[in-house]
Amino acid sequence: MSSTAAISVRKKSSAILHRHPRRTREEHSQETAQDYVEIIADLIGTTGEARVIDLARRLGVTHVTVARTIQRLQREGLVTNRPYRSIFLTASGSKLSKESRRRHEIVVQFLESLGVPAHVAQSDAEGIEHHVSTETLRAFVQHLRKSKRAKKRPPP
Amino acid sequence: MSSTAAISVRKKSSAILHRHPRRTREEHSQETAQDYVEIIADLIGTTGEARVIDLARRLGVTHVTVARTIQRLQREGLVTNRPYRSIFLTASGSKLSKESRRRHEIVVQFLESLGVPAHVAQSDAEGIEHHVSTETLRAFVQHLRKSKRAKKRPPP
DNA sequence: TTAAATATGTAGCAGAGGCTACAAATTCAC
DNA sequence: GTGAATTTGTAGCCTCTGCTACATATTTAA
Repeated sequence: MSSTAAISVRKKSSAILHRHPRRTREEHSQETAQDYVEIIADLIGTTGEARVIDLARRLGVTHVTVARTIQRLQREGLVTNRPYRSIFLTASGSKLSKESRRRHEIVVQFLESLGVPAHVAQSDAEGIEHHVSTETLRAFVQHLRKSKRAKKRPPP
Repeated sequence: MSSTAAISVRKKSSAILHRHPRRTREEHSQETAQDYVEIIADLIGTTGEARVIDLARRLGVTHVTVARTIQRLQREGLVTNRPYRSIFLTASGSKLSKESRRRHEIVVQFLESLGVPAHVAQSDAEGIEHHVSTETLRAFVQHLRKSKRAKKRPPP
């Protein structure tokens, strides 16, 4: 076959939508970090301390996985942990846990305000909270305020 | 120190909330699969074919990463791909792409209906769509219907 | 037609996050 | 205090998703 009468009409088509900034691995591990500090804060609040085994049970993974992740979080300055001792949050870890907690609560309440059953809202929020921008979070808060107002003062 | 007067009061504290079913690695790779088939369908629709390089540009990763992932998707029966040829969706890949597309559209429209700017809605939807259960998706659709009705017939 | 540009493939490395198996430390109960 | 149970650590394996460097195939343009 002649090369000019090629079958494939391979267009160049470089710049189309390009809508993905692509959440990279760093974003993934940042999500993990948030989950961890959130749970650690919760454990300290409810049981007095956070142990590797507790995290493992919460997360449904083995203690080995948790231990390795805790090492990483320690490298990143979010937690402190000495061998055979419990886990503590650093100042920045504590800050992150509070932010994550707030974000989580807002997402849960927002979903519930839409009529999503509580347990589903909880579980969906786990995943959603890491992908909600500040703009969207603000929109959630506004919607929450509106629906609370509507509840207090039913339409005449 | 005597062993009875222990300092640490290590409680047992096994079963607390346990709210994480924990999105495992499979879920992660399922998200990747959805992103890929969605983009492949879009590329085929807009440019006529899907090439590794196009996917790489869309995703902001190298062609090597894409090529390896395409191999996996081929193993999983979602796409077909021969060396130096373009990528096609199988029946199940096409089905998945349509479902993902629908889900994506709903999330975007829902966010926009809350007043989130279009580009933010697009970008947030990328992440959120993978974590929305069918219940929550249904709630989104209902809310959309309601807000569309409200727009057509403004309150007296 | 042939050379350059582009696209694809392959080899090999890294980090995150899974696992099992086994060793060692700590805590608990007697 | 001592032994059993529990917790933590270590070694070593896996997959997925990133990368660079380099080789090869295909397209494109002169």
